[in-house]
Amino acid sequence: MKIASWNVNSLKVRLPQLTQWLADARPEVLALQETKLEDAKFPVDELAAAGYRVVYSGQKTYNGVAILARDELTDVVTDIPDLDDPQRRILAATIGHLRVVDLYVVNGKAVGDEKYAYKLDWLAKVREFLARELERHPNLVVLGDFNICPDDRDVYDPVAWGEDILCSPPERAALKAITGLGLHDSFRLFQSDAGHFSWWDYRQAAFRRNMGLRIDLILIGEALKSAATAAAIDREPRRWERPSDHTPVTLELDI
DNA sequence: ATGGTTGTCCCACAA
Repeated sequence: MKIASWNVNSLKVRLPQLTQWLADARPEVLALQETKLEDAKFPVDELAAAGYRVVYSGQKTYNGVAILARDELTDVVTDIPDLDDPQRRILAATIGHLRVVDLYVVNGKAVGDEKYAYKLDWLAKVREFLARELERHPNLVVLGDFNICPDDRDVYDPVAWGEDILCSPPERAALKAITGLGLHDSFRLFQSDAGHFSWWDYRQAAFRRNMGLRIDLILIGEALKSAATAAAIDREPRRWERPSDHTPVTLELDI
């Protein structure tokens, strides 16, 4: 089965690209970020017509997460116990034997900004939530827009980027604390080269010049590691008309 | 350092 994550940067604008990609890639599960839609405006019928059930936690203008699946989604969580947060950034659901947690990690704006402090606090509390999820659900998948480059291979120009936002040591340490729970960056189980990216800035023809970052990740629990058979980044939708600045990332699981 | 682009919403703000 194929599992995927895609930051669509407005589902209202990107619905045609989404339905096209679903028809092409046919994932069993797809986690979306930055839907930017109130729940009342979520395109339930359009996605049902495409063959998908949906759960979502949205808000107007900013943030918003959703999970699409061919099978039933149960045990849905939209908030974590120790984080009283109006921003809609986390969504968990059980699909068959899998527990899926969709994350839209805080961007943080700049190192030292108040949004950066919020990011690090958010990540610490999410880590605690994931530790508890992993106890209850060994078959855990944590995927989404992490807004952190795991290491320098995931940055087009690591020297120029330095320790700026998305690459600062505290952010990378926060990600390491999460993977340290026993969650593997599935892409790196199959590909160790630098230069594979999931996001390119809209400006400066960054996609054409492959000036990107790999910030969209699919983490899997130890119990799922032997079931993983392939991981990829599908750059095709980034070439389409009116693309998101992110492109889908995928993982094949033999379960 | 600044600016470049896109999305949302009405004018900056977020990314």
